[in-house]
Amino acid sequence: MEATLLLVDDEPKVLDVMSLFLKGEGFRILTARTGREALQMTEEHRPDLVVLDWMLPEMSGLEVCRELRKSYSVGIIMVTARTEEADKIVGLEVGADDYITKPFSLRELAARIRSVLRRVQGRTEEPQVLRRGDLTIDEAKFRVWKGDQEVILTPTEFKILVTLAARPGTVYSRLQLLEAAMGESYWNYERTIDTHVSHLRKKIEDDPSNPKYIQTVYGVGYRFGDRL
Amino acid sequence: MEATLLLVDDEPKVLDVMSLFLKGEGFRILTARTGREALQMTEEHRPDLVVLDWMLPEMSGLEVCRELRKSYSVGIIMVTARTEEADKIVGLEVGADDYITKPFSLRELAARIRSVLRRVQGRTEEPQVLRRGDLTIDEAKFRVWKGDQEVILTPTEFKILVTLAARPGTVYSRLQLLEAAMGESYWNYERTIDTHVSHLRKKIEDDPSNPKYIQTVYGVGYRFGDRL
DNA sequence: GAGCGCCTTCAACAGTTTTTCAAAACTGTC
DNA sequence: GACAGTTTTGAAAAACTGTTGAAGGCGCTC
Repeated sequence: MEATLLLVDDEPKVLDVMSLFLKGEGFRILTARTGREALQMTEEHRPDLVVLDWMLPEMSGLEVCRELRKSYSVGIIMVTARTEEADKIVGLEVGADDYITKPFSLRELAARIRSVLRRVQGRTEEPQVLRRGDLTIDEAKFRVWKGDQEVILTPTEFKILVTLAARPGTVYSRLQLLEAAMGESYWNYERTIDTHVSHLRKKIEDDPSNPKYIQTVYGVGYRFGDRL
Repeated sequence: MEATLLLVDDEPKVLDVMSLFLKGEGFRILTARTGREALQMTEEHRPDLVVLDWMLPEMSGLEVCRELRKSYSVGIIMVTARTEEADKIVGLEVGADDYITKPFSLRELAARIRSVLRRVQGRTEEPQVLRRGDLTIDEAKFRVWKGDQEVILTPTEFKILVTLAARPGTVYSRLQLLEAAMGESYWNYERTIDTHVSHLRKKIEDDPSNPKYIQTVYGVGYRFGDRL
């Protein structure tokens, strides 16, 4: 659920600073230095949102914006140094989703990016309550009950459980579970999952050595039992 | 169920562009160029929401906003030219429902208008007094009692409390709470929330180190206890 | 308009909880 | 039985939270 951003600016230094910060905020980052490159990158990688400098060599940000709007439903944030009224009006007509004027703080940029992404992506599906056997898993409340007894899970345990319980019977590899639990930028030892599963079983299974909820598929991964 | 908007700006061109677009989005549109005119139009036509430029001749947007708040329960979106002014507005308890900085996109404006309308229209229906355990929270009066003892909260503390108490059990991330407390364009340090929560707990919890109202969910955020 | 006080932000630090990792013990498969 | 994959354990590392105090902004009062 990590969003991909395309940053477009002709100054390498600006790109560097923005990339670094936004990566730290959990976004996947692409960069381009010219309008042409921006269009090409958009075609190839389909980012969720483009941060577009107004002043670009060759093709102005304005033109790039128009082009993007023609062919893609990507979010666009224009970065501009000018504040004159004329620009505002033109800007309004071009169809960017938001504007930000230099100088701006990186935090503000991140905030606006999130705000536009929310709007562009529309509402995410509502979290629900899963019932599996005598387990109740409430995604919105981040809570789990076994019968009427609440079970306290750590964030990672919770995510693994939700992932598995969402599709009983489906086998997930350790890599898939790692991704589900940590996001895609995991760099971890796959076997860490084993440890989490072990802890989970202790908390939710009647008999952890003979699990009915989280079952091992030898040589493949884990699955949530579908006969409870 | 078409909503009526009153657009207030001293520049005819801006009014034109906005009117055109917003009509296309299905709103009924009124316009005014001065604060005085805005107040008069409001009195006569009772719009659902006013989009108010900060910089107006004669009477500033700020004053107009205060006047509107005195007599009407209309939604208000302030339009400001600079981020510094936006800061001010947040700091000030002006009473606008949202604010947007120039240059902005028409899409964003429309999105915010809808969002404010949703909120404003709910304003009359929703019960305004929340009772949770021995807490009484009066949203309309901005006051909170613990038992029959009034608790004095700051504006930010109050908004955080209301957000959490509105849905006991639901977990909110720090980002969501920031948003709820400061509006959509916040760009602050997430952990500022921790400080507010710490202050809140000192004021409303019997035992702040073992909170029953505002509970922390490790790695996720905070929630309002649902077993009081 | 200077001084005061309240509110908010933010960095630093300590204390806590969670996650990772490696080793050893164990189990399943052929 | 040999081999490969899995479970458990405990300790170190990392991540997260609570709290404090300082700094800055703003309104209010005198």
